[in-house]
Amino acid sequence: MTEAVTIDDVARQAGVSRQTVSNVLNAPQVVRESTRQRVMQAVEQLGYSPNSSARRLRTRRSSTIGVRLDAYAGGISGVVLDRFVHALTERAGARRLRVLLYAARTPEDEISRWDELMRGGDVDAVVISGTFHGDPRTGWLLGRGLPFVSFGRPWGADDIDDPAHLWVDVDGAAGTRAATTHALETAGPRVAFLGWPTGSGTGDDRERGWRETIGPRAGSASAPRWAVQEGIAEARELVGRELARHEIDALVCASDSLAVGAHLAAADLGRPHLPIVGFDNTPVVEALGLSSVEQLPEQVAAAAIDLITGPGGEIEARAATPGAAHALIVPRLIVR
Amino acid sequence: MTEAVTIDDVARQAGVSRQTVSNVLNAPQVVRESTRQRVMQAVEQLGYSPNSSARRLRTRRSSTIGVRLDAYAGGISGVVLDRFVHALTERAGARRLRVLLYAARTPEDEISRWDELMRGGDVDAVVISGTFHGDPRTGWLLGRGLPFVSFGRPWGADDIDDPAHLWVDVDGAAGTRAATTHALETAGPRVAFLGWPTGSGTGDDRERGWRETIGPRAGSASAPRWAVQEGIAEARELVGRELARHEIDALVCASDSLAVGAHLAAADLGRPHLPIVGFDNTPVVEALGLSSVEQLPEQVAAAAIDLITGPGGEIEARAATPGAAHALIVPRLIVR
DNA sequence: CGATCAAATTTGAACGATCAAACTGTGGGT
DNA sequence: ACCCACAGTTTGATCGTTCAAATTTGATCG
Repeated sequence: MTEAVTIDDVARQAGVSRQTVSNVLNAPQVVRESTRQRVMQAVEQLGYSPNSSARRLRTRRSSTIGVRLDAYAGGISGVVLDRFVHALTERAGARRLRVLLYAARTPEDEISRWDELMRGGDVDAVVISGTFHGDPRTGWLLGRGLPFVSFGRPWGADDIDDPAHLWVDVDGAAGTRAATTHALETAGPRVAFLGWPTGSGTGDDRERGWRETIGPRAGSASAPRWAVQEGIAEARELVGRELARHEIDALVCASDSLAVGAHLAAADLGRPHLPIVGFDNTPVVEALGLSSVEQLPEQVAAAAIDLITGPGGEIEARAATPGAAHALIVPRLIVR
Repeated sequence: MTEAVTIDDVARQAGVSRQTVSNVLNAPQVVRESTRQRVMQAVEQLGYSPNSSARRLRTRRSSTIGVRLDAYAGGISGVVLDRFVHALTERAGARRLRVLLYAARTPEDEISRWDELMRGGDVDAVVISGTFHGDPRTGWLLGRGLPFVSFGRPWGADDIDDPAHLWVDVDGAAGTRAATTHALETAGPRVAFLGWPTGSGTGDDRERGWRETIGPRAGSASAPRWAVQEGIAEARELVGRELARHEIDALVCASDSLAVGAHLAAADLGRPHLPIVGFDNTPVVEALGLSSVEQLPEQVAAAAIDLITGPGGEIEARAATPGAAHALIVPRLIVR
């Protein structure tokens, strides 16, 4: 529709050569200030914008990050990932990087998607999330040399300190530590915990924060730990049963879903004001007036982009500088 | 890292020319079956995958759709958009299209983002959502000839039947019609409506479905209509006040947020079983056991892709076939 | 004034694919 | 035997940019 403006058009207009125009845009320090201005003026005048396919073909880099959009899990927790992706997009834009989405249903599916994207030169790096024990993905990525950063610590076999494995994560233990401390100070000594069955890295991490805080002060009998697979309904049922048996002062939860279920159970039993702290700070707990631990996905995204781009702001297929291979974001407790 | 396999490598291996390999992949019908097989074998053997930058440079199309990831609005309704984007990505992948994200905070911001993406040859089309009265975006897109499809009817000035403006939407009135009918049949004649202030296209549409169904049967006095800006907390407060004054049998809401607020208010007043129907079918209402109207974002996404790709499966800068310029998806009532 | 060297700019080639046109070979009709 | 039509294949040019090397410009110095 619109006539294409090429670098040659700009060059002609400014009375210089192709390469000089290119230099003005990519390496301004090598051109004389006066020519730079003349070229920039021509760029503005013609509304020139480089054709990125041509640039990518020549430079052999796409300046694009692949992000998997997880299948809709049906849980409240999806909101965190959405905020993360959004923040990632904004942050990437500031670095002149693009974000390309892809869909995959299984790890194997995701790997074959990477294979296409990588060989087609569509992405320079990918962001992965939800790594688990025995995850085949990290091995593939390391083996093929596709740079990546994972949202979530590598709980699996490979070394958590491996400088080739970049990761960012939220310090779950610090979050529940803050939540538990606050509950102890404002509600009473009997602060219970509602989490998931042992075995999930994230869940264990969050439980640890509670245990470390509660441990020194009270015996475990008065501060029970409950676990449920997931889901508001299940949590509501379990907490309803347990509240009838145990007397507690407050409850710290591993997720907002659990917190909502617990709140409903408490309300059922005529205790709508039982202090309950969630994790993720989703709109629902905000509306219910529950406290929650805010993950700060924006900071996580910023850290991810910082890790994956080298000092020059470009994505490099390199092992990161030792000691700078990961970032652990301390979440913030929102008190309501 | 990995050595690049080009079309020439495949050609040499199969003992044919570049172009024949290209034809095997892009126009198999012009190649003899025996050569096709030989070439395919070489492709498999070498693990060839076309360099998409080169292809895009030559063909002058990116086979990419731009999607704006809205700033996290903090509402439950975001879930629908997320499911839509996810479905869009899956569907696009099946058509060998890619989905590129971009972030923008204002319409003007979004326009300048399009300008870059379009001139850089990064996208062939964009998907927009949330069009409003006096929206400057559609005009820009039509003027610049960037193909697009909007999720949401054009409520603004331009003709809703304009074949150049492709759109997909959910038939909100049909949704509330189903919800109201169900409530009338199972609960009683006094079915109230909780929506937003008049003026938002979506809200008015959903209200219309209720009004059309309720109208013929009952006087408006016994079936009040309430409105609140948005938000669980506000809805809870308003419904709490109104329920004390009006006796109703059921409540149809314009969104799940409103439904949750209403449910909490009803529970506060000792009526936790007041039938309430939401809109969006988010996990929260599922957990609360409320009925809701399911938007079927997957169908909406499929329709969007179908509209934006011509009969050949390619994105064309053309006015759509008259009569096929939009799709209205009928949502489904989930009864709980 | 010519030599020297760095800074600034230009030129030719290349990235990997597809398009358009030219070229083969094969079979049929007269 | 000739020409023609046509399916199947190859050749040369091209998309718009950046890299690498070559070239020009300009200042400095003996």
